[in-house]
Amino acid sequence: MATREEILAAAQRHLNVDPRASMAVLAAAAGVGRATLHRHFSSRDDLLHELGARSHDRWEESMDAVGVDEVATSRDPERIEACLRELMGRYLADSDDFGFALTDAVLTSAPDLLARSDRLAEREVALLAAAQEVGVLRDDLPARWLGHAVYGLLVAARDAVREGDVPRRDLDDLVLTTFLKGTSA
Amino acid sequence: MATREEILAAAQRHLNVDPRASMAVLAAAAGVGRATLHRHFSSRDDLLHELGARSHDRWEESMDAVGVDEVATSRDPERIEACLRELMGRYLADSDDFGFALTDAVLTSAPDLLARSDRLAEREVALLAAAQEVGVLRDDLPARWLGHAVYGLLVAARDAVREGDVPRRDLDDLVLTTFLKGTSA
DNA sequence: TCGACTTGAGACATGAATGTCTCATGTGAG
DNA sequence: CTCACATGAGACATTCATGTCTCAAGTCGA
Repeated sequence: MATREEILAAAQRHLNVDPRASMAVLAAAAGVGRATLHRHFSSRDDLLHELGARSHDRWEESMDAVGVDEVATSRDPERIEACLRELMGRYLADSDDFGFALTDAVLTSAPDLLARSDRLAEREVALLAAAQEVGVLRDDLPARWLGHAVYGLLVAARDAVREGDVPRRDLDDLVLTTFLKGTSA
Repeated sequence: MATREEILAAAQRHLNVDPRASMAVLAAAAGVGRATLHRHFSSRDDLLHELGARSHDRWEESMDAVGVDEVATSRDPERIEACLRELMGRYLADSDDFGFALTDAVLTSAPDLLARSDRLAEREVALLAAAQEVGVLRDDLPARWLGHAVYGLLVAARDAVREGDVPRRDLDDLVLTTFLKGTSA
């Protein structure tokens, strides 16, 4: 009946609402028996790990899609800026699906996911650093800080929408302009 | 031996490192028997709740200290801007002690804490809105979004320091300039 | 139709954390 | 010194999620 993919999708959806849902709850959410859930994922960690891997897949796909590495070495200000903008939009789209992953403890403790996260962040930081070198971004801030700032704004965006303070459709512009231009008049 | 205050302080310190520490661990961290911990706090929720209340106290104290309400109604651009800057510095100092509270699930589910959080956020948003009205902050962004952005940057700051990407002493300037001026060159 | 396979329901054992309770010990006030 | 009191250690009972297992029912293909 329910394929592994459908189960994962249901779990993903549900975890975005209740990040601490038990296996029983996740099974119910997927319309599947608890035993069946365990047939697909030997443990809860296993399931979370799989979802974590997929969120990293999305992160990587987003960076690949905009050609982060190539653009970073292009030294073309316009391409770099366009790349940054597109990347942010993709991140926001990704966080619609994987918002829970932004702050989930399990995902930030698995060593392999951590290692991968580091590698991906490194690619992102390379783009940010390149943006600084060609004058797209201020170069008086550590590139790694810029990475953290992006992340922080994603968390802010997720929460703002969750709490109904901002409509989803406004998010892209809101986050981008806040990140790039700040909030000063 | 260990007073209630000392226990709370130890728990606070420890939860900043391991937000999911058990009562047994927290008791050990406070150098106190598990039974004694329970004599002070009937349940883990009780302890967390107390810490949550204190983090709200700090938030409130910070806003009181800079006179948020009075400044917000002053319509004096310079005072408002100075107030914003000072407030951000205080928030960062607060998050040194209560960083874990920024994202802890227990604290964001207790109804009374939530209600209080709403009230405090409202005062903060009033200041942000005032800043917009007198031309200190851009008025093309929802004031509530500005509040979320502040929060997101606090999370970013906490993580950046945790991961060693930014020295603590640089945080104040980093966060402030990122928030106000953004990252564009 | 038959048979191999999958599924959901549920029983079961386990482990972790919680909260309660008792008791021997140690300390401080009088 | 002595007594009242708080403490730490630890035994217990309970709860909850987990992971395993079995079994009856259903499905799909031969």
